[in-house]
Amino acid sequence: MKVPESFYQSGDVVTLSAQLLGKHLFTLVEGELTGGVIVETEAYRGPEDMGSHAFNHRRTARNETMYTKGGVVYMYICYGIHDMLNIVTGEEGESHAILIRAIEPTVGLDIMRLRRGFENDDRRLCKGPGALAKALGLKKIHNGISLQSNQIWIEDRGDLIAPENIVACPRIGLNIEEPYRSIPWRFYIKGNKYISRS
DNA sequence: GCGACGATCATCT
DNA sequence: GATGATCGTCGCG
Repeated sequence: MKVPESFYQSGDVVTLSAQLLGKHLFTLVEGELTGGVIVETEAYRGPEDMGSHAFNHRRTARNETMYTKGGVVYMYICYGIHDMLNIVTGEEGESHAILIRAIEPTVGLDIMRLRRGFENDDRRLCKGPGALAKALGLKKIHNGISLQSNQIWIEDRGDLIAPENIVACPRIGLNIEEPYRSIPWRFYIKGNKYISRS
């Protein structure tokens, strides 16, 4: 059921970003199972991508995990507040990663409502990378964990998304120069109600 | 439903 | 010392 390690290590990070749509992401944190369908992703293609933490072969304590083999989790903190979930792809020594921006929650809704602090708006539960990580109980301490572990993993349940239902557009929130400012490396499922924005 | 804005701190210069 | 791969709230109408 788990997507095998080989999936994350073969193929281009941009292609893999689109292929993650429709797959199921789960976490088991503090004994609580939560998860849902991946509906929005962004590709970060180090080292040539100006939007990537690994741009120009930058390698620091923070982004060290980006250089490990594909199939592990890269977590970092943004704006001092929000934990971000990324999937490392490629071979050892490469530095590609996929930001998970939104999931459609399907499992552990009560726990996610509790973690998020409200219970009357499920559409917002996992809407945006910071919100999603919080709902899933993910923090920076999960940096470097394998997707073959029992804390976080991805399953392919055969829900293929037709190409015409995948939207590719520029990534969100990057204050960088062209062409990377506008390159269409954000992917989401057309018409889905759980994406961070249209 | 939407735009503006402040929160808040790890990380890098 | 400056800067975010963001979010929730507020004011509007």
